[in-house]
Amino acid sequence: MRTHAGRFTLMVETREGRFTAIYSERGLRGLAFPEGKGRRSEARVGPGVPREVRTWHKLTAKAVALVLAGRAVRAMPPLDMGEGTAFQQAVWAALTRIPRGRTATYREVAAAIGRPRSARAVGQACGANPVPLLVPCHRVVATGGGLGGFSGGLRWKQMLLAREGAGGPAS
DNA sequence: CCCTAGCGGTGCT
DNA sequence: AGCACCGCTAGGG
Repeated sequence: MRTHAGRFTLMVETREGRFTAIYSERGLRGLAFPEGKGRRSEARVGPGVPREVRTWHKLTAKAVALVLAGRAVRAMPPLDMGEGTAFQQAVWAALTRIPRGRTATYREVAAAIGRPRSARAVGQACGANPVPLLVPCHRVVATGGGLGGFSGGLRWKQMLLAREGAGGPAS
């Protein structure tokens, strides 16, 4: 079978910077935080992009804006997270069940997927989450009031939690 | 605050 | 099979 027949990279402009969204033919496959200062100007949605992907991208852009504003996300694009292991899939699915404005500890997420001693592995799986923000790994914190880690940088995690009103450890 | 030991999943050799 | 990573936790200075 053909490997990844289609792959499209589109940008999401926000006041906080430019996010990068990657799509397969099945849906949103990755979302990357803004990198260093605005480098080259980026691919805009051009004629090579299927209508379906454009539709998904609109949903992505809207969802990103809402999460950054700490507001409820109404609609999500389909997610293509099929690359993960069974354990990772279980963790990512559990993340989507953490309500906005609330947090769960790594330990609680581990328990929720039936692996109560795998808190550390949960952290690793969170770090491997290809679609941060929309799959809210920022809502997972350490036992005992610590923030835990965040692949996109702890500043982001802190900001996201503050904006959605989660009584963050340090807030 | 620090340090240490124990833990489980993943990826590389 | 072994081993060295890790967004962790619990316990003890």
